[in-house]
Amino acid sequence: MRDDPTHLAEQVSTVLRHLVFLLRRTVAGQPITSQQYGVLGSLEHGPRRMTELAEEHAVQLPTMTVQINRLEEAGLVTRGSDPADARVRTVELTVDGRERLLAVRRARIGHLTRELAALTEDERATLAAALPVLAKLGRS
Amino acid sequence: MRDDPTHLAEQVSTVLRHLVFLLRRTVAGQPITSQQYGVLGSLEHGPRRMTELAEEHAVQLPTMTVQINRLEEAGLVTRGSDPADARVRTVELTVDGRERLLAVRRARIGHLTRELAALTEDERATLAAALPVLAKLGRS
DNA sequence: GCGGAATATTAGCCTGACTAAGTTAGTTGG
DNA sequence: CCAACTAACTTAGTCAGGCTAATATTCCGC
Repeated sequence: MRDDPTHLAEQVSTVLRHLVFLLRRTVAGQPITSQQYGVLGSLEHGPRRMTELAEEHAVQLPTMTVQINRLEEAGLVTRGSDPADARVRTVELTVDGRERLLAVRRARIGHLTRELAALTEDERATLAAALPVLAKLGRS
Repeated sequence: MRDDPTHLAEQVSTVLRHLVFLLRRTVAGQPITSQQYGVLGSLEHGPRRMTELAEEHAVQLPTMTVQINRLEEAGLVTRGSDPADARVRTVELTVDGRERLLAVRRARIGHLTRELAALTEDERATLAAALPVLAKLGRS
């Protein structure tokens, strides 16, 4: 019964709750919220339109509007317009925004890196093997 | 470099963000929020005091007060008093609360179970092996 | 060129987190 | 023994971040 789905589900559920917890604390005290960080990440490779951002973050458009408003006030992004379609607003990283994104990424990755470095090589290998499986969950 | 902590950290970070996402959606549409579910779970084995609950959920006391207020209004918990110390308020599951807890647990576990059942046996084994490692993260 | 579809924004509401301040009850020291 | 301190909660006020409904603007097909 070691691979019994129900039993496994209880364990996964417990571990995930623990990790959610961890993730929330990881970003505490940083200059932007985790949502804002996520949005900045979406802008890394060029301007995006509002609907794209909303879909990518599985959020309604009004919610994204508010997020972008805040990022714009903070000077991290700028709004533009699509020359081909005046209905479309584009959003783009400012120089400050790109710097902030990289700084936060370094901090976040650094945090996790330290925790992972404390594991044994075997444990890291086990973890690495499980990542594709975890990523698969929820795609159903 | 397959077990390079920095590289692994980036992947873990990405997968965790995905899973957080999944978790939030999993509970959507259920009769109580995931926070409320967590609190009910803490009460499963008997009455607890407010400070205990707040600490256990890493939340300030006022936040817990509000949560308990809602649960009490919903008839899922009752407040009592510690006969030995009149400053202390205790919180306890009602019969309804216990039923709700079990119902939600069944629903949540069921959801995950279905997703896990869709995996191969090998994938489940890989996942099971990684759980202890994941649980270890964040304990540092 | 008009009506319907697409794109955003604004407004209003909810949850859940926080801090600051207030209340009530125990504890301790002069 | 009572004044001051500490502990346990609650209340009030603020903020982020999510939602839906309503509104403006622009595009497109006929």
